Amino acid sequence: MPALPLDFSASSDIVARALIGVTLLIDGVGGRIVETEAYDQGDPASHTFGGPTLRNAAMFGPPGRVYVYRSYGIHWCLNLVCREEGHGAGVLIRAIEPTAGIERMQARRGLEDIRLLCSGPGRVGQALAVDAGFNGMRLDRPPFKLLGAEGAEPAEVHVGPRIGISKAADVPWRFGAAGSRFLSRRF
DNA sequence: AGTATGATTGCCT
DNA sequence: GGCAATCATACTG
Repeated sequence: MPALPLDFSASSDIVARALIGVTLLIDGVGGRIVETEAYDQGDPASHTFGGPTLRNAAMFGPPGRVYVYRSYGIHWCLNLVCREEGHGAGVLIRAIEPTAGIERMQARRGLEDIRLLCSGPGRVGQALAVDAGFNGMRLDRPPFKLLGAEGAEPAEVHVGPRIGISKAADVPWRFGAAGSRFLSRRF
């Protein structure tokens, strides 16, 4: 089976930073990751802060897999599990620069504007057709495909506080490709 | 078994 | 800028 272009056993902030520029595809649809956020157990903003539950079980599983959760009862958000098994760490995929399967993403989102297809975690979920069925799936097997940045690394990666959280809102665990027009928000 | 709460988005003023 | 939509999960009693 194909090796992942990234070591997911590293800590979530390291993985979140390294994911910027990496291409993520689900069933051949997706693009280049331009924005991520790191979460970890012991982090009051993380779903794993209170220890293992039914919902967050995937994040306590082995690294290199997927954790999917329902946000505000409306959106599906995609996370990549990292660190050692049992740790409860992961990276939220917040924005992608669309490069593959753009027509399918436009159909799923009901929009044409490329800039609005994947610029936000809920938008990424809808554009890539993520749902609860992906929870716990391995990233090194279909339908997932992860391709190393291979020279497509951004010249600079911005770092800042995470978005939409009420606790530990000052921790600088949001990462983004500098100058990208596909970020969910400016840094 | 009932209630409170979001790692958000899109539409309205 | 403000707020409603919408529901699975977690927490309370």
